[in-house]
Amino acid sequence: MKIEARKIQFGAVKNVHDEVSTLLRSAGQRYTGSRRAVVDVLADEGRPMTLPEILARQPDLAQSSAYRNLAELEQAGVVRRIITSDEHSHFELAEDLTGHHHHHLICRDCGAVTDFAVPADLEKQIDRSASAVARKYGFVVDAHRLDLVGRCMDCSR
Amino acid sequence: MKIEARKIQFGAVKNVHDEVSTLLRSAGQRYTGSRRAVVDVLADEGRPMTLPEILARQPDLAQSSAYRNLAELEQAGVVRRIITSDEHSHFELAEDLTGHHHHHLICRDCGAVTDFAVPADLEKQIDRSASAVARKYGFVVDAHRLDLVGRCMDCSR
DNA sequence: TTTACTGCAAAGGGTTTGCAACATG
DNA sequence: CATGTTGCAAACCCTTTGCAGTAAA
Repeated sequence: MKIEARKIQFGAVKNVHDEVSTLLRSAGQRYTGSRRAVVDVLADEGRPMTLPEILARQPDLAQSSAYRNLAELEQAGVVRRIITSDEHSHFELAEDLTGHHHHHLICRDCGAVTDFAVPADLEKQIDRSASAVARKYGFVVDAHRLDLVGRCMDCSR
Repeated sequence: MKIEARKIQFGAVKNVHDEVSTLLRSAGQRYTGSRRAVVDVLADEGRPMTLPEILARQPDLAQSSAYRNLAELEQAGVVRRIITSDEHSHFELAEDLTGHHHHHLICRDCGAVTDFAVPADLEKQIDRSASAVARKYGFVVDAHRLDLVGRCMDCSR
């Protein structure tokens, strides 16, 4: 595995690595070069990416390792996996790391996933409804997901 | 293909068949016994089901036919496919047929999908935000999806 | 009687896994 | 050095597809 060093675009990236390192370590795992590379790409792009997209940025990373790393990172709460169709999953840094709670625009034609946010009061209302539903069904809610499905700008014209 | 007749629990089921028949016909397709069987199971259960669950109710239906039927029915707007994980998809009757707009509780342990509804004013707020986002991103919104992810009653104890 | 549909079995395709070699702490 | 990690290739598993036979309009 030969991973290229990567420009740090945002000062925050260093902190991300520190956080990830802590999270992995406390899960009894190592923050290796290839894991760092995966986190780098996701932090750098700042958008949900498929595995082929990730590999395109880190061609020396083995596919299986990338999947295994993403699985570990997901377990550790570093990465979030988004399954929207029967094609590739998308992966992004967990909201706890980026500090940005958001939702997804999902293009039904090309499968692209884009982040967006809604007003805080709508989030609050959603969480309130979630609590009510959880009580009613005896369901323990970890998170809510609000997606908009449709056609992205490129696919709608 | 030998499909058992199925008790009609709700008077509405007959109307569903009529609607489905019309929808399929206008798409140049036939409402065959096996398609009727699939619709029957979904209407009867009234919840998102996986293919194995559907086949358990209609053991004489070939797996490939069931998948093909579900794909056709989805195209015709009769069935909605829900992809929540990398395991089985879930299928349910489209909201246009049941008349009940709703959302999903998704159990991260067992994968079960359960329907629920939220107050109309929350739906309205979501749609309003959706319009705003769509304008901003040049995205054409077909539908919104609000899911609650967590653990179902069985899996949380 | 024409064309769509079905069933079987085989292929697809994203993801996971076994295993031997290799890094990391 | 003891264990977690990597890379390769093969296995997995849900889903789709090719094809010959069948049934719907």
